[in-house]
Amino acid sequence: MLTERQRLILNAIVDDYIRSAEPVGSRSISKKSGVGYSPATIRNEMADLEELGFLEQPHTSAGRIPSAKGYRYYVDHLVRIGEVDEEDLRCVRSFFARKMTRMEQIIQHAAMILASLTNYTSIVLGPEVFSNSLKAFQLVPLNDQSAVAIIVTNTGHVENRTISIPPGFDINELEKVVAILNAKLVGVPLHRLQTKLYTEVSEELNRYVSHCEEIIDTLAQALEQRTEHRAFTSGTSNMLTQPEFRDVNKVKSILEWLDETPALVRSFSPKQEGIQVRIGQENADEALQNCSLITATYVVDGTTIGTIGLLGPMRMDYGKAITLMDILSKDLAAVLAKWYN
Amino acid sequence: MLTERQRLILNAIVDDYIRSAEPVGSRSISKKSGVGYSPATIRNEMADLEELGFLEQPHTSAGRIPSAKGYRYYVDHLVRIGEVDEEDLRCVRSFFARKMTRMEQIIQHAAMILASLTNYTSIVLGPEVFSNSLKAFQLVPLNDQSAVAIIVTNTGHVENRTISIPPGFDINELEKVVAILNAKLVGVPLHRLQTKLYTEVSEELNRYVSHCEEIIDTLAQALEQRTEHRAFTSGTSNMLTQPEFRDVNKVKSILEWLDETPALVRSFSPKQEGIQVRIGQENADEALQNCSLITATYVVDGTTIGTIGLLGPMRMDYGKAITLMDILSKDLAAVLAKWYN
DNA sequence: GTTAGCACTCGACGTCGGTGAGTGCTAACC
DNA sequence: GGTTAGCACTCACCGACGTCGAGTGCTAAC
Repeated sequence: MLTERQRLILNAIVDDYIRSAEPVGSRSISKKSGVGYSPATIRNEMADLEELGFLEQPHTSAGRIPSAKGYRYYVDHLVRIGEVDEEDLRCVRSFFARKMTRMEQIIQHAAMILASLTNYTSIVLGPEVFSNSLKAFQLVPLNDQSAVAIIVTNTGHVENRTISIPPGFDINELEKVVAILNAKLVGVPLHRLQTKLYTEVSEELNRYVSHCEEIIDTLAQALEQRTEHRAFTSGTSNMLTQPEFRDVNKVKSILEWLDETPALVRSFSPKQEGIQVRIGQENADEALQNCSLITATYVVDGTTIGTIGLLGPMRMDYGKAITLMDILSKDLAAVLAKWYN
Repeated sequence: MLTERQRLILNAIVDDYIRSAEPVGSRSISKKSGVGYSPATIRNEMADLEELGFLEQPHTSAGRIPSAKGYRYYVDHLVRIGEVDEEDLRCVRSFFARKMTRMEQIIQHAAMILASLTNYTSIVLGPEVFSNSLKAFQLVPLNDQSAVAIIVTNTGHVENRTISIPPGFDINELEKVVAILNAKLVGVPLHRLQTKLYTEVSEELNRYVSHCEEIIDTLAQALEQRTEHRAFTSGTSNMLTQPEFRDVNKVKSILEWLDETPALVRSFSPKQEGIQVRIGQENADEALQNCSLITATYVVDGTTIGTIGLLGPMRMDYGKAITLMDILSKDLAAVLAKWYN
């Protein structure tokens, strides 16, 4: 619905504002190479764009800044994706060339790189293992009264819980328990473990092992405490370098939000595949009204298991951010796929 | 070396300044109950205290604020420890009454409570497992090419690595490998595992299993990547509520420091037992010159395995902070001791 | 449709005097 | 000799005021 010239001007304004963080005037747009119009013409178009809701004016005698709607249009239609800085690319590649032995570590480091290359704040949600299936189960006794229960999932994720052994339970029978549990439960999705424990495993176990009700109860209880999503953030302090957050009160609510894992998880959870950009008020969360959040999902063994996010001011370098996240999430998927096979 | 009256006045000034964050004048001290001197007398003493280096004056016509030396004296000689708010105590107790099944979780939550009760920033260094000994070893194959190696330590800590299985290695022999490793390595401290692998285990393994050099190499390599100290912070945003950090630039370096795990670990590492207070420049780290850091160690099974820290401005409520950390670290030790037995 | 010209707006910045909290010093008091 | 009242002095803070300049909207000419 915008004319070609309006798109050109909107694009120029957003680009300029992303760079400078200061209201853009008609003169500076006019001077740009590629724009062959005088300031007056630009002004007319800017007035129109403001009327249409794409631009805003902080006060009468200032230049224009993009509105949320303006950014949305920019992201949807104007932004150039795919142009990468050579240096950045080399940085990413050399990172993925390194050898790592823990999935969480890989993902965390990827997020750190993202934060340092973009100068925004990155957020990783730990792997969602809820829909994984059980690969192996182990019980390691620590002493007479407690043991460590270990669960390995099909994606190579390891969970552990310390449980207390019911008094009267013969510790030598643990092996039997483990064998039966493994026989019955391998391949079962984690979220069905509890039910299975009580239905199918219970009677089987009763046949061979005494005092087993208590241990089943204990295990079920330990499983109850589903691993809360762990969230890792990096580059939090980058938020403070943004001129729009020079005022402490503006950053405070954002940092509080970053501190608070549940809010973070909630905001991420309607996870759609691929890369998503939420601008300003599109974020449900009060604290993020002045921010933009870009999210990308990552995949192991065919299922989406987690999300990487990048948080910045609304005046974010969307082109660079989206491009980098695209590269990163694809490389990540490739590495994880190859690794897991 | 200070007279009783000087101590009284210094104490009053520090208390006042901790509360108000504003330079303290002679008049307000004089009005305090328990101080029976006129402003003029107080002024004389204040001038002396300043000459001795315990106080500072932001500018001529302002009141006095404590210097780092003043805080140090306050912490060493004046601060009242042990007075707890009933509400806080109830909060701590109710926390420890909850049932938890993961050690890390307990410690993290303890730190979160500390942060929310004090309104400062708390830092937890993940358990130092380097000196733990091996309790059990497991290998869980994920597919033909990779497996998860799991290590359980005597304190119930679980470590895991994904390793790739050398081509040509018979996957059915993994069990044998595990059995031999367990027979040979249980009880060995983690930091000696690598050496032991090559010396004692190697030849034994050679006798029963073919292609075992590669797997030993892989394992040794995985162990090489010693788990970096994980650090968890909570209450980061509390830093922003402190009036001394209303200026973004002042907080920035601190948040950067908090972001950067290695610096954090370094600063914590000369860990002495018990509670320690480092004020301002006593912190080696540049970023913390305007902060105070209180650290407390926690203990499982007789050995110190980690540290909890509390970071605030120099103008910190030392009494409350130290008291709470004392209670918390003791309760924590009690719970962990009972839990592990 | 485009552009030059011009009056107008309004935040940023520097200056300036008034205000008040707090000091140091001196001299009087107990 | 220690304590205190009195007083002149200092200096950050604050609101008022004027200047400056970037940027606008509008009009008229091209």
